Amino acid sequence: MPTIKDVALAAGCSTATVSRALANPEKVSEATRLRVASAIDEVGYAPNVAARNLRRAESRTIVTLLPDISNPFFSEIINGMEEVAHQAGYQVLIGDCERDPARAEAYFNLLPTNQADGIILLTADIPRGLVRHADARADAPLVMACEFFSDVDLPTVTIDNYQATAHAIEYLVSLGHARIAAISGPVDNPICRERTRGYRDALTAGGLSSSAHVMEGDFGFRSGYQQGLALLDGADRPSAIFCHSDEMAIGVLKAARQLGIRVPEALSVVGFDNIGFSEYCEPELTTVSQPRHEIGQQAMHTLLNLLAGEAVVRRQTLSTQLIVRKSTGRPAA
Amino acid sequence: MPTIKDVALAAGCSTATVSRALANPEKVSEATRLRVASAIDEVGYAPNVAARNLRRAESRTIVTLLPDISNPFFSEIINGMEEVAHQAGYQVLIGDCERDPARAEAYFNLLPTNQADGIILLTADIPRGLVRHADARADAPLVMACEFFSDVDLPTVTIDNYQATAHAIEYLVSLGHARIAAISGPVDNPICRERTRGYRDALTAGGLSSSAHVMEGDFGFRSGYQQGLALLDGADRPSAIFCHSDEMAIGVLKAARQLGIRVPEALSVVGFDNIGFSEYCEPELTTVSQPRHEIGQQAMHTLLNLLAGEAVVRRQTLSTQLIVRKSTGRPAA
DNA sequence: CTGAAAGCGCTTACAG
DNA sequence: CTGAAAGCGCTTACAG
Repeated sequence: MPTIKDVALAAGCSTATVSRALANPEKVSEATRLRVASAIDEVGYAPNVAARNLRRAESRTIVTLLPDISNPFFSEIINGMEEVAHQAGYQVLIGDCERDPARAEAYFNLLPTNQADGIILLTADIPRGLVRHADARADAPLVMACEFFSDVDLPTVTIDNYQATAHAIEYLVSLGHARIAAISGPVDNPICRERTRGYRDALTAGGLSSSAHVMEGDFGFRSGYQQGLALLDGADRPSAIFCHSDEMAIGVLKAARQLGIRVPEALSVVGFDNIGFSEYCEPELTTVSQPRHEIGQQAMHTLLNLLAGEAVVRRQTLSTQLIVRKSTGRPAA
Repeated sequence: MPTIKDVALAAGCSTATVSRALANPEKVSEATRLRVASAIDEVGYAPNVAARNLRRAESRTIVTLLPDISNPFFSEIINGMEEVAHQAGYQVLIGDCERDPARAEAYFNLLPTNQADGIILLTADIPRGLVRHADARADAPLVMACEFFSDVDLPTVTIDNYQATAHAIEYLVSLGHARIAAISGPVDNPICRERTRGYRDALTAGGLSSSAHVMEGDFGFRSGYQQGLALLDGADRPSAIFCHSDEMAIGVLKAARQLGIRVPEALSVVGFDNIGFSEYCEPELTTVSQPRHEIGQQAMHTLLNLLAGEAVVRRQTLSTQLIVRKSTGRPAA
């Protein structure tokens, strides 16, 4: 591979000048710039980024940690992050943690080894010690998106989970539902707690506090299906179920079908996230939409600003939207 | 950050010895190894990987290029790749190309700039010039998985698309279907051509060649829905539709529902890929399952072997399975 | 088994 | 506007 030396030779200048022509073209004369450009073409030069990174003590790589890459919820967030990152000359490394602390640790280890300049966490399911330790070093910024820690204070980009949930529940109450159950994500997850608070408060506000009934799931299809069966198989079943993810809501739809319970006639179901599939299930799902692309963009902007030493808003709250489709309606008389 | 010099100082040896203790512990005495180990702990040393990579002229990074990260089909393949890569000390950079040649080019550019050691392509939708150029340089290996090029000969890990499709069609024929349509992915995609060949040949073998009817989709929900409507809205509609992806099959399910056509009573639908969702749609989808995890593992193994200068099998064909669920049945009498 | 030294390919004060 | 030189943090023949 040709190096910067070859270019300097071909252009009849020093390597310093070639380097400047590339990084600070305004510091180089027009004529030199042109000679360097054609020399680069001539020898087929591409800068060795490892060498540049070593010299500049940066990697231009941002890691984003996900709980599960197979969840389509994250793809649009990643697109938003990449858009901003690429534009700033950074690349993003996607780290799938799969609830495995060893995996998370391996990704955090990219920081001290100079392979990553910062991390965006899309999950709170990370060993707290890792986060605290990395945060304390303070030479590599950490940003949280979608989720948050209750006990570590990182710059965060989220929606208002409390409000979004309360709004969905109010909608169900307004339809006339009096028995509204919920299937939560992991109950120790802070966003699930927020949602459950919103759920309870909205029920109370509607005079329905005694109907509160929360089951725990894990955001996946299967847990929605299983908890749906449990919820619907009993004697006095709910007339509506609010789920913390679309996948779980779709699992509930399957459970209802299996038990011969018609949606929305005999059961209303609300999901969360508005994944692509929510428009193609039967019936189409009413769900809470998060501005995923924007969450990704903002999170990356925040991280890059931190890297640039600029001040950032520590809590950004983006707005959600309740998308009413066909899985909700008035309860049977 | 402490460097190898700090460790050498603390251990009372040279940096060369520290380096060896890390990379080739067997070349260092027990006592030294121990002193180095505790010195590393003491000073909190983590090697600067950019420096190491520069020196070794490698990046220990493999890029994988996808057509669309939001398609859950790829996640299990990625898991397989990461498993093998991490074990060998490599990391995987996921490149979402989104049918944008500029994106693909940016990822290919990681090769000459020493940011990646090789690329695994999970899509054939890449400007041919890029691939040819990268392949010609021959210092960074390219491996193809799932798809393949008809005109560039890369080591490839695939299934037998012809056979898998023929088998699915034979199954529909054996059920008694005489009008079997298909919704293909992009028709210029080699795997879609293979599948269409398998489809036609199986129809011919069943004495049904005149029923062949192929519509073009793009693998996504929406195109399946639209082509499904087109196929089902006419006078003499098919009694079965074979789709090149589960998402399109699920789109067809929606189209049928909308037209009041019952599945499987009045229409049989077969998908391809066995994504998680195929078990949660209504009805559960009959589909062709690919060994996704294994495809990912094999593709990465192949690439790492190439990197190590070892000989590799240039075409690996893994087996598929027709998973019969509830979206297929005998046609109405 | 160990160390001195060169060098990987860049960038960047410094001097002119 | 340009160049000589130092140095980023490693690794690895080479010599002992």
